[in-house]
Amino acid sequence: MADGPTINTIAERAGVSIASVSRVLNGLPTRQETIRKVLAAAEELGYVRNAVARSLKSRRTNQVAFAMADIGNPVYLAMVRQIQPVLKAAGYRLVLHSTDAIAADEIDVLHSLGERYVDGLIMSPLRVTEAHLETLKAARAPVVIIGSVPDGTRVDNVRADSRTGVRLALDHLHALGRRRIALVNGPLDTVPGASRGAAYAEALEELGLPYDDGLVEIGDFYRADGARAVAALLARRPDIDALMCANDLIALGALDVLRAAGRRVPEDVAVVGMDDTELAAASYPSLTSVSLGSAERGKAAVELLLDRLQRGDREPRLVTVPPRLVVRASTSGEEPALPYDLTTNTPGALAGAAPGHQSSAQEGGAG
Amino acid sequence: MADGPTINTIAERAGVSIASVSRVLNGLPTRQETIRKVLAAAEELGYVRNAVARSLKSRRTNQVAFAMADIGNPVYLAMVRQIQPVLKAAGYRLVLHSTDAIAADEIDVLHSLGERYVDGLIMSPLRVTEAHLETLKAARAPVVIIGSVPDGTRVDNVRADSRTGVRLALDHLHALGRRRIALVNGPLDTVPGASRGAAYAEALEELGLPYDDGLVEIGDFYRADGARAVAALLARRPDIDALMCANDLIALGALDVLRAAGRRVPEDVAVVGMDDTELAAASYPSLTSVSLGSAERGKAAVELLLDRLQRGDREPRLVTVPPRLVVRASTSGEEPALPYDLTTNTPGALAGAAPGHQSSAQEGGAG
DNA sequence: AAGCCATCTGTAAACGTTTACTGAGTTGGC
DNA sequence: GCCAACTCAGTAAACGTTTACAGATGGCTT
Repeated sequence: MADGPTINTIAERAGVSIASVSRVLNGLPTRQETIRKVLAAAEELGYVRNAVARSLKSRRTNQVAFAMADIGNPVYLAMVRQIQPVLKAAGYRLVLHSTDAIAADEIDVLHSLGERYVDGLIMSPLRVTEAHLETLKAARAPVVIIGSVPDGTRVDNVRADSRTGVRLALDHLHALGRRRIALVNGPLDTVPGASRGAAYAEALEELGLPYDDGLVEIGDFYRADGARAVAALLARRPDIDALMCANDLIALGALDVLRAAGRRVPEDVAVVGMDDTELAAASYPSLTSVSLGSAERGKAAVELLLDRLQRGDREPRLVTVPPRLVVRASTSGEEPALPYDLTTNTPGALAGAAPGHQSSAQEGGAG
Repeated sequence: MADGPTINTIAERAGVSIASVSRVLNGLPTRQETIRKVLAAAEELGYVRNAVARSLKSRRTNQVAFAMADIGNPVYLAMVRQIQPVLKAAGYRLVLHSTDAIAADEIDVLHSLGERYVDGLIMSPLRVTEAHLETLKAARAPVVIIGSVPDGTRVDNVRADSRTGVRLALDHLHALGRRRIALVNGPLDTVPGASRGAAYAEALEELGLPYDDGLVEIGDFYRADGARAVAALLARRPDIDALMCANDLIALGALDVLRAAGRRVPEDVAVVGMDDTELAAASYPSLTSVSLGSAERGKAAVELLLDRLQRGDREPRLVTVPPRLVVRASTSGEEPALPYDLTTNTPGALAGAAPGHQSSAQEGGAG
């Protein structure tokens, strides 16, 4: 792995100055003969432009960072899936940070923008503290925040609307005749937990249903927490006829416990999840879920960022992505039609002619 | 966003030379008084060290890239989940590339190592062509390949053993008394497709079962392909009693179609998936699946890479991760015990005292 | 034929660090 | 009290680019 060639090496080889080499490589007007010599030399030497030196001089890295709480969370992954191709098309690389929802880590990331290893940042913090806002104000590169931020904060911002989302779900359950609707929520000191709790209370009121503390159970956002919470709920209020779950994982835990308890879904208890992750369509019964538009939020965020990288001076914008209720069997009782046509068999499939993008696994026979 | 301070600014402010500033910031021996002055100035100015300039001089970026075929694929995500924290702990940032399994893109990534924007690369190519190997040989930074690579290739390599994996699955099905075991495979020109096809044929032979072309169906690696393939299989061979699916998504499609056709799983047809993604545990019936150890492979890869970054001269290593059969209801008929204890309700959960790491969703009430 | 202009190329500085080298000042040995 | 040795700090070069500026060359115009 000997040291690679630089423009100096090329300049020598081609018998020109490094300025000429640079000009040719950047497509600036140059005499044909010079272009030919430089390109020939570069080709022979297998020259590749050093991105670090280039960044130092040009003050751009063509890298963008995305910081999320948990890299294993399907919600963030839906965002990454949108963000990556857009960045790639615009000539940027994607740097990933997983902060484990630790505020100090998030602030570190903001602070490290001063290192100038990226041109911009998309961040999705779980909680937004004063310290976040302070650091944000002093950030040395454009930032887009996915999630709520106090009004008046001068930053590009993309929000979901889980208030309306919860409302959609409760309206749906109410229309189905459900009247004892429990809430299985996550921790109240997280942004989603707090707002979903409040939205639940509000929606009940508007529907003319009484708010009952006994119908609310709080745990963390995982499947096991959902299972535990629902077991407790069933013991306390055996007559519940619907469950509003603060995310899909909680809802899956709920399905586990309901099945074990012999309750039919949705006949006895209807279940609604939230986030509409791919798990919702995979479960059985398939899960009605409120999509908060993770994909759309990711897309909006990256677009805001790219736009700002072009025009750093424009006013900050706020984009709110509307929620959408995706009805499946856990409330309707009917499995949705399979999302594909069985009659059309892939032509030539037996010949192995499939175009073969994405396969689901890497591997290697042991030999 | 005015230009940030540099060591020059600090040097002026502190009344010392830039060399002293650099020494202080790097912890090299310096007089107390100087240290104090420099740190004070740095603090006041909110100095953050420029990573690009530092990289240029030191010839290391503290970045590592991971290139995968498809960022949406749970198999790669399982790897990323392992890789990211290890890198972070070692002081490296993670750069993600999604190549859409396009060979040219993969080769581009290898080639771009010459830009020196990362110190090393972990790559998981779907197909390995001559061109890959050529470029690999000339790569300007350490590379670890996840997936098969021809014997003798001088590169750190992590492999799954899908051959043994398929074997485990077929042994299991055979032991359950199944004799007409179909294969739903992916494209034969991918590494996984090819080797799973071969392993299926081999395993049948060792089990003394006849190989029958009519029992093999090929599509792509998605749920819809699985559904289509199984519909065709059922039409052609109504008497099949087991399905070996080349990945979990295909298996989910299979479950859809079997259910629609009124076949009971596993009584009439047993189903085995592959990769043991989180979808396998979420489906109903839950899916027996062959784990190829994606997480372990990710971990092994990043460890190989970090090791090589320390000692560039050591011999290339090969790590093979053994497969594991995870038996669930789609073959055994019994839902596995819930992986959590329902009796222990989270203490204090109602008080919202949960530590609240990872929540499943970002959001923001519309106001 | 002189002067001008256009076109191209080379020189050198700059981006923000790290670090080899040198020299100044201090300490200590004898 | 002189010289050696040591400690610390400053100067300057280097990392590999881009680019402002100036110089060179040649073709036109007049």
